[in-house]
Amino acid sequence: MKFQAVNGFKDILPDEAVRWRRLEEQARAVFRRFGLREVRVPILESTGLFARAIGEATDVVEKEMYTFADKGLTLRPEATAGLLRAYIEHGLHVQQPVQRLFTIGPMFRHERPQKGRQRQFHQIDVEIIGASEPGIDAELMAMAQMVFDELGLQVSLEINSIGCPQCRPDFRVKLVDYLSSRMDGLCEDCRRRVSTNPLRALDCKNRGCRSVVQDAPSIIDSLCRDCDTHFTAVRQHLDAFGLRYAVNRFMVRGLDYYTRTTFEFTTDQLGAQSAIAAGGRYDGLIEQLGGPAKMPGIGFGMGMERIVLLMEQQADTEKAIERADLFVAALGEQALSCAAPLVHELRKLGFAAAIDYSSRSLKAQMKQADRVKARFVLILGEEEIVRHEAALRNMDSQEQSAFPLAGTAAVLAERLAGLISL
RNA sequence: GUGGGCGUAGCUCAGCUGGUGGCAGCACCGGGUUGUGGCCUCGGCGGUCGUGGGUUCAAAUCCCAUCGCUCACCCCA
Repeated sequence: MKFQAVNGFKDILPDEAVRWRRLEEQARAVFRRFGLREVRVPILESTGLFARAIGEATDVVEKEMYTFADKGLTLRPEATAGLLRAYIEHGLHVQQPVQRLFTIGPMFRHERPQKGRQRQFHQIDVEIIGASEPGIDAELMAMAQMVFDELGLQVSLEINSIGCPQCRPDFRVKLVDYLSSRMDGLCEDCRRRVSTNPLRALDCKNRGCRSVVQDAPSIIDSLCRDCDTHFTAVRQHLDAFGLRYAVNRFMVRGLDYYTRTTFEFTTDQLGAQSAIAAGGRYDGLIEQLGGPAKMPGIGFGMGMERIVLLMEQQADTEKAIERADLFVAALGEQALSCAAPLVHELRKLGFAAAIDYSSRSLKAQMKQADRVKARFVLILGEEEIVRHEAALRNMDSQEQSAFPLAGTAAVLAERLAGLISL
């Protein structure tokens, strides 16, 4: 019986973990400049929270959640709901009128896995709660762009406004009217959508649907005065920040809670999965979840798997190298009993020191030293023990010098430290 | 949930129309260098050919089933 990882769940092995760490560190570095603070929330929440936040009728809630039915609990399919729950539960709005938060971690959705889509996937999730000004929207996008820029990734930004509860219903009626008159040009799915979720027809990939939709009424033309003003201001801010973007009036969102600004960072280099970060404003959501009335918010999620895939195939040529500072090649019992405590002392001093306890041939140990990319090797054999003098080899320059074995392990370590930290 | 492709060594893969599993590459171990890495060279370790059934004198190869992986649809980060 051989066990293997569950379908859609992936191991991230050391070589790849290096890339993941770089992504996280880069994001954290940028977030700090924008005043974001980290929160860590559970990955398990009440099923009702997600149903309420994401929307009962969405695909995510309807068929993609990992739910423990008997316990009424669900593994989070996205991060915003849980984060807002924590915000509300702990009354964070009292501490500070505007909260800028981020969290990093796994999400779970029971979909069929494919390139760039796993059942356990990871997101870097950002939320700015308590501010409705358009400058906030633009700043959030500028921040995401900065993360991509500093990772050396080429991405495109698309934005749209999907209105608010004031203006969207009117648009919806207009759109349904239009689509109903062009039913024969729509695919089977979209015909169904006309009654269930007409906005979704706007971003259908089907050819026929696309041409029908080209002439459909535009949400942007149907925005109410406030939404229109907001959207215009967002664009002005984006221009002021020097961000390149395109308005995509066909972009809609899969989760019900979005209002006004929505945006996506996309790439064409990931097969079918083009969105690597996406989000938008959700001005009614916090109140809907039992939080303070009229509390606005906006946020986005970055798909870490997808970004890591991009890092693999873009620019990212030079690998981060993890080098050992020193490898001690010990030959024989006596040498080992001298080498082991020495390595221990070096590690206490903060050095990455390695040792091979197997007492293999010097050649084999040198090979091992090379594999861990040791900068120095201390050769400690029987001869050296007798002479009280080991050999210290610089692996890059191939220079070798004598290292007197006088004193305790701690004393030797101090002296070695001086020699190898140059 | 639907459709396509693929399962041969730890990894990447040859193996055509059935006839004993590959001097295959990478990795790993060892020799050449009786105590000095990378490069080279020689050798070695390593496989229930995903699993079960069928056809056949003979199946990695053909047929059926099943499991797994993968890509795409749907949807989404």
